[in-house]
Amino acid sequence: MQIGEFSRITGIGAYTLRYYEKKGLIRVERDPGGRRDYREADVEWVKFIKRLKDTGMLLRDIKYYSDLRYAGDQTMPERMELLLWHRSFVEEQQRKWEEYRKNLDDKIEIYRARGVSGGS
Amino acid sequence: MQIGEFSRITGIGAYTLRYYEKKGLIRVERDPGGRRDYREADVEWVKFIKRLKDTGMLLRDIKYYSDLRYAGDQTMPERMELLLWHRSFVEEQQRKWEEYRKNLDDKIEIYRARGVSGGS
DNA sequence: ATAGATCCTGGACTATCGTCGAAGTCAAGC
DNA sequence: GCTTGACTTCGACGATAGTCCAGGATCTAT
Repeated sequence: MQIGEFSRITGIGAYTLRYYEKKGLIRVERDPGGRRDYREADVEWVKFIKRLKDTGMLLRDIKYYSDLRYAGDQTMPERMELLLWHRSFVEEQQRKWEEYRKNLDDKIEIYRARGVSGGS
Repeated sequence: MQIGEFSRITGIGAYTLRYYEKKGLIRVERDPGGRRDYREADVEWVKFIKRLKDTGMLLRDIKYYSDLRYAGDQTMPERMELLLWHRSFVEEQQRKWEEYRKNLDDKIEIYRARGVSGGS
């Protein structure tokens, strides 16, 4: 499939897709006319990239995972390790947000105690 | 207190503190020699800024809150509203991270089911 | 064969958030 | 008085992650 359709399906702009390829995150074959020819399997892959990005992973780190993935099955232990490391990062973020929510609630409570209502 | 001490106390670099002032996030008086003279109360304020930043608020939005704060007590309802809005944002983030953690666990489980151990 | 849509590459531009350097100022200690 | 160190301003530079444009190629439908 071409970049336009792929972009619509994944929700990632064509400019960005080309940028990701340039950065080495995605590898795409070309059709005889020289155009990018995305596979069905690439959809899941870029959606995974999107999630990694959404959780604050830098493109350079995603590229590291990507390189392992394209290197084949024998890199699975390393990928697993990276995922475990990332999970601990995610848990760390969850703790951070939870603490922040509490902090914010305290602040809101202070306003409320002063009689501030907050409705516009 | 001067910028050096203030920087050490808050853990924010002097370059960054000047940048925040330039952006209008912090307002600081000058001593007779023209140097920044931070007050004790500014410590809590920049720590709050730090937390807003840590939770993904853009400097421009922090400036909006800052402007309200410097405008005086009558802006408390607006600040309250902003905090409530931000809390819902934080809750949204918490849902996102939770969902992502699950997703990651599924992925890890797939590796595990394939016998990949993940230890280096 | 030609129009119109879609795609190609390379490089320029943008936004956000700093980070730093140059040249000059100011206060304290010797 | 002079050195030292911390400070001042302003503007340049850098990383990260896109976003876009020009000029040309290619595909599809008529």
